[in-house]
Amino acid sequence: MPELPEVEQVRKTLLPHIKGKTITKVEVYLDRLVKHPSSEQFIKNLTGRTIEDVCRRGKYLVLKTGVNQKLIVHLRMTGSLVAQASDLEAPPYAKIKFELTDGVTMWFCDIRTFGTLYLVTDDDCYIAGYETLGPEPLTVGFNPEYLAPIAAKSRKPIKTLILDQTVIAGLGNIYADECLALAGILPTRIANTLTRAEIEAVHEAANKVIAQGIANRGTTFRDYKDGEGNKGDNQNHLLVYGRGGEPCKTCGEPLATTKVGGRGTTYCAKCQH
DNA sequence: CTTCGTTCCTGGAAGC
DNA sequence: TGCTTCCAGGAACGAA
Repeated sequence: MPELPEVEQVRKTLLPHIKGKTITKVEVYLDRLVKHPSSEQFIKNLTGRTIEDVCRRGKYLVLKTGVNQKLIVHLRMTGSLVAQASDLEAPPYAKIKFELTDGVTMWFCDIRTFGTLYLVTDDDCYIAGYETLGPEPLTVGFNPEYLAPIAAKSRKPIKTLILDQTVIAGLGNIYADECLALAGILPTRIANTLTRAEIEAVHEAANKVIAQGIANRGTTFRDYKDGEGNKGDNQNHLLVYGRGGEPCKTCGEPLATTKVGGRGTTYCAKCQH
């Protein structure tokens, strides 16, 4: 599922194919994916616009399509944005087609159709979840001094806390499990029981697993592909996610699985405390 | 206020 | 073999 490193990889691979190109035609095959405005207005207001830049905030892709207009896309579980030559046929599960100048077509595809798209202007459309995003990993705003008081006030499991996008923008189920494995902290630990040293370990581990995910061009478990349709490589470097029952890479004990906040969770009962 | 459960959706795996 | 059931999960939303 696309988390921060995957969305960043989509951004990077999409950028050279679509930046500076003009949207000549938009077709929406599944209206409910367009959350704002109506799909008719969405099509009308995007047609003729030029993609000035491709940015990312948390797990959201942000395409600047004018001084006061942005196309904001959340891929959720199985969404993808792929740029390819216009003479190629539609990829599987194509839901929205963006025809661009210079013979390029960008497709929004989605198997489970949880993805969401918004066309916003500065004074129109508040996206719940976007405005309230917390600091990004690997930025100065994300640091132990920021994280410690939040954890101290929370009675949630630490995994649930770091999955909260208002606390940290961009961690999903894969990188949350990886972060806690690297930090040596049990996912079920209640956030306010973590020591200062443990908070620092979580902070450092979050930065490391996100940086590694980006360096490995994202994690492809099943459906994730980047803006050029290629898979990532980080699935070959994971400590725990998807490895339940397999030996811990540190101690060799079989990795345990459980549910935390309704999410499948894998950890090492020997290495994580 | 915080925290928890439900909901959306499809394809693949597991179970009978 | 072939059918049915379950599960994966981000985040909005309603309920406690």
